[in-house]
Amino acid sequence: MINEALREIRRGTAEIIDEARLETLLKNYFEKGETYTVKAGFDPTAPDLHLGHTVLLQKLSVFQKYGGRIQFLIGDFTAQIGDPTGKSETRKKLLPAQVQENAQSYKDQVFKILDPEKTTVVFNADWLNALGSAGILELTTTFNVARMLERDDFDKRHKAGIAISISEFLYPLLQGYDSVHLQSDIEIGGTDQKFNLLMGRHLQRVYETGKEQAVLMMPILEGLDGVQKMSKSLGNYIAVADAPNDMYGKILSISDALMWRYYELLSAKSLNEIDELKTGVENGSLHPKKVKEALAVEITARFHSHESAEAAREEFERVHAQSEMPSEMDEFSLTGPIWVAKALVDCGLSPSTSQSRREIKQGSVKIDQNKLSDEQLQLEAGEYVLQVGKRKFARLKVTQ
RNA sequence: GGUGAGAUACUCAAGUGGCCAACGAGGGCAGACUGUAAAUCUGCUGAUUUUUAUCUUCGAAGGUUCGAAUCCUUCUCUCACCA
Repeated sequence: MINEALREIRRGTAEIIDEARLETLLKNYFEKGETYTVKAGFDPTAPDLHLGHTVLLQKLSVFQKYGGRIQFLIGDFTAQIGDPTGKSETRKKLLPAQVQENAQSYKDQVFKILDPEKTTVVFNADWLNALGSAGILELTTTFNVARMLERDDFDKRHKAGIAISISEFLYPLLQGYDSVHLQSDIEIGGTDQKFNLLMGRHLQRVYETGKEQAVLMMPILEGLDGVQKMSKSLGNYIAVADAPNDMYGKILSISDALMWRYYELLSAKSLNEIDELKTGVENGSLHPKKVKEALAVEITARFHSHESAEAAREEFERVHAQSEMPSEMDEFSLTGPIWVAKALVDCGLSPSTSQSRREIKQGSVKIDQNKLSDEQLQLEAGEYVLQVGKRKFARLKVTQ
């Protein structure tokens, strides 16, 4: 029993620090029914969760199965600094109302995976504001610049001559202090969070809390391109809030190699089941597309419903495999006669008439399934189905 | 505080008076092909029904010039070295 739990917890992890402590916590749960706390921090500036975030959530839900109480931390205070990880950009200060709104949006999305009964949502401004300048000052004495600069991205930026703001040094310290305040037993995060996660251990020791959190790091999920991490700013993401059709289509577009990665990190299928699928594909008894379809349906169903996932699959087959028209598309009504390039812009299929003309020249524009070659075409009154490329459609009604 | 270097399109990056709407790479979009929105190959990638044209754009504002991304002045920001 405990071994099975450990195996599920280890699945897909990049690194676990202090496994002994993890085992002790589980042992206490299985033998004495003692629960423990698992902390995970999220930034309130980006309430649009994507599948990359759900890797952590998936893992948190595993902990919930084995006695973990989740401390779902919303970093409303630290968001004022901005985690130095990755690109540095100046953050805008969020108004309390916005934070509340974003937090609510988090809850809506997160509880599709997590059990709300075993989750506590906390805001770090609650205790970090109370820390005061004396408290901050004390916090800064626990660490030094040389060690701070050991952090990989600080080091890179320092050497590359890219600005590092002093406030950014505070970020890891404050995140670590959260663990002190919350008395966390375990903290989980992405591998890019290693430095910050270890800071939690360091500060728990310095502040003599009597425990040092175990740290579990999940790998960063690759985005649709399979190379860069999934992120909204790179545009290679699948949002939790994506419509079923989009979500399904995006998952189906990933490469075969990446599919296995997604299986490991996102699927609720057991490791044994996944191994069977792999063997099937390798010996040719299973078509890779079928396996990918199964993944796409599973993930889509998780955030929507099984019915809408199945509907998305059928829709996809119809539109892409058999190149028929989608059953639903946006409808527009315009007064005519209207130049076709302009109509494409008005229907949101093209950003400018110049772009429309280029697309017509390339033969990517279709009207009622027929390729359009005359870029001067005026649309008279009537109903048309406009199409740009394979997947942008609009139904247009032209009135006199 | 001093000295020097730099800021070019979504990103990186070339361009040092007219051949510049601006090389190249990445990204994005499209076409062909395919089990797929994958891979590969090819084209396009500031705007505008003047399309062998016009207008806007090379950190900001002025200036020199027939003509400025390019020269000058001031400003803003970034970095490096020195203090």
